[in-house]
Amino acid sequence: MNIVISNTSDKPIYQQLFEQISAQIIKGELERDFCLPPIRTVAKELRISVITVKKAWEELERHGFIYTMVGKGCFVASLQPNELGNKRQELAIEKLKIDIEYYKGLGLSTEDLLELIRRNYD
Amino acid sequence: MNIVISNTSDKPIYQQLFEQISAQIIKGELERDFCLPPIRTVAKELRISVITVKKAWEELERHGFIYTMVGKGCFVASLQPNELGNKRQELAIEKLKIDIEYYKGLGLSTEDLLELIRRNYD
Amino acid sequence: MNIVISNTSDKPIYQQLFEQISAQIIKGELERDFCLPPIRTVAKELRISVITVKKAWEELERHGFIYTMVGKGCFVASLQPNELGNKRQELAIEKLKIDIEYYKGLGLSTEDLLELIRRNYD
Amino acid sequence: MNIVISNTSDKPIYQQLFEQISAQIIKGELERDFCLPPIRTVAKELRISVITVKKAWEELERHGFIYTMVGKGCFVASLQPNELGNKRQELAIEKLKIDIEYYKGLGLSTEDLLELIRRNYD
DNA sequence: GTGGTCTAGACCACG
DNA sequence: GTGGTCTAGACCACG
Repeated sequence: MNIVISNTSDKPIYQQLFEQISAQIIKGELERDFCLPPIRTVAKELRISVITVKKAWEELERHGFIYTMVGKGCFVASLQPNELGNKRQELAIEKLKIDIEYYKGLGLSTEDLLELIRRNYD
Repeated sequence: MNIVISNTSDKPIYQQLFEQISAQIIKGELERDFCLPPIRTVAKELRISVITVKKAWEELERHGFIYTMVGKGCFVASLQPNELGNKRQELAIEKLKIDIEYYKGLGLSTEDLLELIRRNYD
Repeated sequence: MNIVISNTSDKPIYQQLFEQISAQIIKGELERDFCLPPIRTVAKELRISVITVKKAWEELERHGFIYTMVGKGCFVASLQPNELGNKRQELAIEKLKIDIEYYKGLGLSTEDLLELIRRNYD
Repeated sequence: MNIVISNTSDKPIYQQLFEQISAQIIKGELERDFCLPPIRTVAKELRISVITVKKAWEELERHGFIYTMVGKGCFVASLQPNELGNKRQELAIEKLKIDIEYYKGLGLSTEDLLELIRRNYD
């Protein structure tokens, strides 16, 4: 589990945590039933508050990425490979719908947008 | 000049103003040297705070979309057609760089992303 | 808006808040677009923490009972009468499914259960 | 004696133990004076802590379902058939009183509630 | 030792 | 003045 927190970003810390961990689960870098470190340990290592970690964990659980066993810890959910793919698309499309509105609003056609992405994906 | 404000959106109102007006300028719907209505009028019509309108106008001026003549009002900048195209790309790319980071983080390849956009652009 | 908090109950405070307010909305005691008091005011009056109130409000928003306008306050959602009925059933059934498992486990038949309820509903 | 433990349920494990064993006694599936297996055996088989089993056993004894003979083990209490029926009602009513408060709070009438149960009892 | 809940503060963006 | 986020503590149930 590899987390990098940016304090200068305008993205809330709990959101950064959620995005990075969910991405690692989706990419299979965290195996099913892997036990996440205790929230207090994560908090201490990242030098953030326990409550911030808790908030991210709650969001992960609500999206079905992890499950909690009180007194034991939090674990990566047992998702089938195709479920992982679905989660990936779900998250991507959720954001895409909002983003596309913006680009459309600027007057970009589908082709304009596709071309810009090709040139900026690196 | 046509503005629609959503109070329930999580996008700040001044940001909504900025995006809609800059888009109209870029698309040529607002002609160069067009005199924007007084901020107090805009505020009253949209039932929002003058401070909010002022903030949006400042943002527009900072991006070179409008210029202020003290005591006379705010006017659409005199941009050449190619400059308008540049602005459009500038704004699009500015956001695109951030967005692409997210989709990359999810593990989407360029092709995955292009395909998703084709299917969701409507 | 009428809230009574029990500190001795084993039900979390935020859960008590959620149940009481959602019930009042479902029963039409709080009209649509009614502006809830600021969370800090609620916290002070009930002598509980702002964060506890916040947690209840988040749960209410997630269930579609209220919507937030940052900087303005939180408002009762505009639900149609039939939507209110649906919410009521939703919440009831959600709990009923768990409760019935328990009574079944004890060996009570449907009729046993119905009879017990008739005798204990008051 | 047949026990199934769910680690992901939000119901405490000792509570699950208590409910399942008391239900089996009430339904006559465990005969009077039947000797329960040693708590260490139960703990090992269910892969849970001895402390947890002990807690469930204490709860069973407090409710009069089992009795302990120090050094010999724990035994199913000698309950008359009518006493078993009473225990069943006792447990059911204890929970029912709390549950009914919730459904009442939602604005459900007795008839609404009875109807919902008929439709959801399976 | 683990997560669950709660407190009493703080600073911020937005309006 | 409003909600959004965050902190550094505390006590609790469960195991």
